[in-house]
Amino acid sequence: MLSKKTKYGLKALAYIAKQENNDPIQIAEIAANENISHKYLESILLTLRKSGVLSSKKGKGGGYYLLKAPKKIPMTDIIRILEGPIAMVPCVSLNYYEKCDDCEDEDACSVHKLMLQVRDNTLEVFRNNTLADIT
Amino acid sequence: MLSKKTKYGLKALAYIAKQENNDPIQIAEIAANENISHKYLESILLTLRKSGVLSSKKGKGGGYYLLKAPKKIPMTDIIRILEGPIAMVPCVSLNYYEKCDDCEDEDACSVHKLMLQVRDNTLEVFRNNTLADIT
DNA sequence: TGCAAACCCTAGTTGTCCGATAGGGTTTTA
DNA sequence: TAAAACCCTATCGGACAACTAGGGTTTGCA
Repeated sequence: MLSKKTKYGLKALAYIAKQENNDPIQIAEIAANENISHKYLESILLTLRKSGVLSSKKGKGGGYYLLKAPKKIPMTDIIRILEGPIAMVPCVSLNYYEKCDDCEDEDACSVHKLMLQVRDNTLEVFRNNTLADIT
Repeated sequence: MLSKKTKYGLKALAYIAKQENNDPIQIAEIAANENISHKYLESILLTLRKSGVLSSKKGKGGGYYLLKAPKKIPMTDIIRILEGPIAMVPCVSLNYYEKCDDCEDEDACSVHKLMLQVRDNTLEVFRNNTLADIT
C-alpha cells in the first residue's frame, strides 16, 4: 500500500510541475487545491526539499519550486525518497537490501524469485515515468 | 511491503507443493524447515484452509495438503487471500476498490494514472505465475 | 479403550509506525 | 516593522503486524 505521505507528495509535486513558470508555490495553495492538511503537507515538502527535489523561498511571496525540469525527475527518485524501497521484500531491494532472517539460500527461496519479477516490472514503470508524465 | 504472513504462507505452500505425492504435511515439519514460528504458521494455514486452497486431516498422521494441482493455483489467488489488494492504492484496485477522500476526479489524478500502470504490471506477474512455478 | 499426535479456535499482547497536530522560531519582503 | 511564509521539534492516538497463550477436538494405533 502506498502511504498517504507518498501520495500527497506526488500530488503536490505534480501540482507544482503543472505551473507555467517556476515561481514559488505556497503550501497553502497546494493544500487547498489537493485537499491535504496544511501542516502535514508542510512536513512532506520539507522532506522533498532536504532531498534536493524542491527548493524554497522564505518570506512573503515565497513558496516551493522545482530544482530541475519535471522531465528530468524520474518517479524512482520520488518514490524512494517518500516511500522507501520499491521492492516488496528487502532481500530483492536494490537500494535498501537486507538479508532475511529465515531462509539461508536466497536463490532457493520461492518468494525471492517471485518478488524479483515484481520488482523488475514495477521499477520499469517508475523508470519510464517522470514528473512531467504525471502532470 | 509484503507482510510476513504472506511470505510465510507462500513458503509453506511452496513446501507442500514440492512433495512428490499429496500426503498431508504437518505444521511442525514446515515450521522447522522454513524457520517459522509453529503457532503463527498454524494461523496462516488455517486461513488458507478456510479460503479453499488447502485442506487438512486431523489426528495422528494428519496435516495439510493441496486441494488442487499447483499449476492450477495462480499467485493472484494466494496474494489476495493473504495480503489483500494487489494495487498500491484502493482507487485502482479491482477487488477492493474504494474511492479516495481527496481528489474528486480520478481520471485527472496524477497518482491514479501512475498506479494503474503499476497494478497492471504487477498483476501480470502474479497471473503468469502459479504455485508450480515457485516450487 | 486410552493416549498421544495433530489440527482447531479465540483472545490477548506487544511494539511499531502512520497520519496528523501543536506550538512555536526564523526569514524575507512590502 | 508587521505580516506572510517557510523552518523545526515534539508529541500523540489509533491501527495494525507479528506473534503468544491456552486450551478444545478429532483421529489413529497399540
